[in-house]
Amino acid sequence: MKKKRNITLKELAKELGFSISTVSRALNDHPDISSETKVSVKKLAKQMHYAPNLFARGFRSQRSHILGVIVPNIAHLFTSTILKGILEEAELRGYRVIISESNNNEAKQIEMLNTMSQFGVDGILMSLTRKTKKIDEVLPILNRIPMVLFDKVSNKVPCTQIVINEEEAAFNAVEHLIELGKQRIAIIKETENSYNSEKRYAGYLRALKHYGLRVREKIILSTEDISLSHGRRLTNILLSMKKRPDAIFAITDNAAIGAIKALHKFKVKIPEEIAVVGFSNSVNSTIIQPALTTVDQPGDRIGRTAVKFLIEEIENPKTDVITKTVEIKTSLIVRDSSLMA
Amino acid sequence: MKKKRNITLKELAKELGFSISTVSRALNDHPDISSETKVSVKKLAKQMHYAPNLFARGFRSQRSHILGVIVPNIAHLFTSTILKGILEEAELRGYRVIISESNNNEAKQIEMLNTMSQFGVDGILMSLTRKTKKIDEVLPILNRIPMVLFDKVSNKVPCTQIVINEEEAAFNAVEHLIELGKQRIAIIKETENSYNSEKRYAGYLRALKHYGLRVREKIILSTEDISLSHGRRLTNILLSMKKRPDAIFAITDNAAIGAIKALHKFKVKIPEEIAVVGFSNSVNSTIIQPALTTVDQPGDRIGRTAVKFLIEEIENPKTDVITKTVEIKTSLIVRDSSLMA
DNA sequence: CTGAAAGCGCTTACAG
DNA sequence: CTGAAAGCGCTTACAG
Repeated sequence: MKKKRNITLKELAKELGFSISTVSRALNDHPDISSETKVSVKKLAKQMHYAPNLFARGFRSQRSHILGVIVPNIAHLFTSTILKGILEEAELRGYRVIISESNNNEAKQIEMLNTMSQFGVDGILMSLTRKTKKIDEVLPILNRIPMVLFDKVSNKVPCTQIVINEEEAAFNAVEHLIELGKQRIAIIKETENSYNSEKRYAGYLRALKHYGLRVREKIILSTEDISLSHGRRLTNILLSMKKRPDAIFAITDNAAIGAIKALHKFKVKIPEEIAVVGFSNSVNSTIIQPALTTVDQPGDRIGRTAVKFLIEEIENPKTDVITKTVEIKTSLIVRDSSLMA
Repeated sequence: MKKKRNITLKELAKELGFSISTVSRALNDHPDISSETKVSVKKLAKQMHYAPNLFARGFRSQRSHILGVIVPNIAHLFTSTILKGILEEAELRGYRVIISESNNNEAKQIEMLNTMSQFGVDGILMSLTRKTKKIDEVLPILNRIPMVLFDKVSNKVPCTQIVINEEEAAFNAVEHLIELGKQRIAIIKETENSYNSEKRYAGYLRALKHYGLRVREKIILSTEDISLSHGRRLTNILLSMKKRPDAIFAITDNAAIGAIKALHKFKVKIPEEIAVVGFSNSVNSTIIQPALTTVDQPGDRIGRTAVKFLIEEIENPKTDVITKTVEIKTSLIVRDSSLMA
């Protein structure tokens, strides 16, 4: 009973007394075919539950209509929200999506890239591993398959890149704190030079400069792993200083939540004594007390935009290499952690 | 420069002076081929960066080595954790994974099922939409393609089902509250008869019965949408009662967190006056104050197990219909919301 | 308006 | 041990 074979064009043709060619053309609405023929062919096709073998079609036409997606870790709400956008947009345009994880492992990333290419995907959407050094191994793939990077990108890879307006978002967040009257604004960022961390830091610096505030090296803290526990740890350091900051801008929500937990412990009033701003608008940011002011990153729009640009490239191949960077707008969500009465 | 064609068997054969057949067999380690030939063929293949066209291979062998996955909503941490398990296990076994969403829409679910089948996936992994009534439309697919259900399942679909030990997990959670000395234990569950809600409710009832506690209809509350806000709403109702419950078992973490927020508002001491237990071990459960006691569901194990059973069925097709239910063990994580000194 | 035939890249039963 | 040939299901240039 299992694996009952699907109906093929051949069977339809036999049943109808037409040739395979005619049946194929009728189903594809080829202008040469008479409308009577089309009607009768389509009727029988429906009746017999004919469904074209997409594998054969893809094989024949050298177009799989599959997009390959590679992300560091799928089990992240932000990542899966991007994937949701990718799935929706791809489906709308008649593409299917194969997803795989690099697990933040660069060798695995290259391997997946090769498998995808070998498999015959029409294009690749990728978010890079945390540290992607060996760009040279990515480049040869680019010659064969259109690629678009999103979220974790690198301008060393010459292709379209979809990101959020990291720098501007950080500027706005810090500006918000300044408008609140805060003067000594600490930042918690990443040690390594990730694209995202760098940009957010740049936005922080620009805001201070723009409003004429001094840059105080002592309250610029970095950590390898920008997590809740490290957010807490660094905040403890800030609290032990003779002159405490009056606000903390953490470049991720998790670190900001760690900061809030540390502030709770020392009974520091939020936001009166120290205000806190995060980045991501994760679910957690609404659970923590006080609710966290943060930057909302529209994951689904990132995904949809990436798909749009990729399909554009697939369907209108250019011979020239185009490197454009598309910035998706974010918005600051002000909540109790920075809301002064 | 784009779309440089891949090397084919034909080109390898021409280069080597062998026939295509021989080259194919040499690369696949066919026993008939001399080892010298194999060595030289493989060497050239490597040198020329030959990669088999998986599309052609799949087409020819009628095996795509692709698994189709259909979930209601990918942008859910629990779902994406299951997907992570699926991806890892599938990759380990040489399968690729196509993911799509049903958006909790039954018509879409059928459509995706048909697309997957048409596309030629070797098997399907599915988590059902919230209300799946038209099982008859799912059944014909089962005749053509092996399928395994996970998480949101239905015993009306005759195939392997991977679930967690819902009933037992709920029993353990309630038992834990009883051991704490709680006597009036409220439950917040779903109105509609979802598989998960029913089982958890059954476990709740069994625990009460086992320990000789009365079942009090008034503190058994249901809601259509088992969310944070409804958890809060129902808890307000519980607090307005003349005789309040001394514990709340919410069948999801979100509802439990809503309960905690309502308790905070009315300054009810947790867990002394009212203890709270949730279900899922979501990230939020550690962010809320007090940290929430909850049931940990190992998503990745669910995913891995589902893949194992599916591939087993693909590779050893049975003519008989086998409906087995596999229960993945969960564990109760006790935290401050039910921790009495 | 319709059909016969080639071919996408591979595997495999058949022949030697 | 190796090769010529068929065929998976489809599309499409060529011919009529």
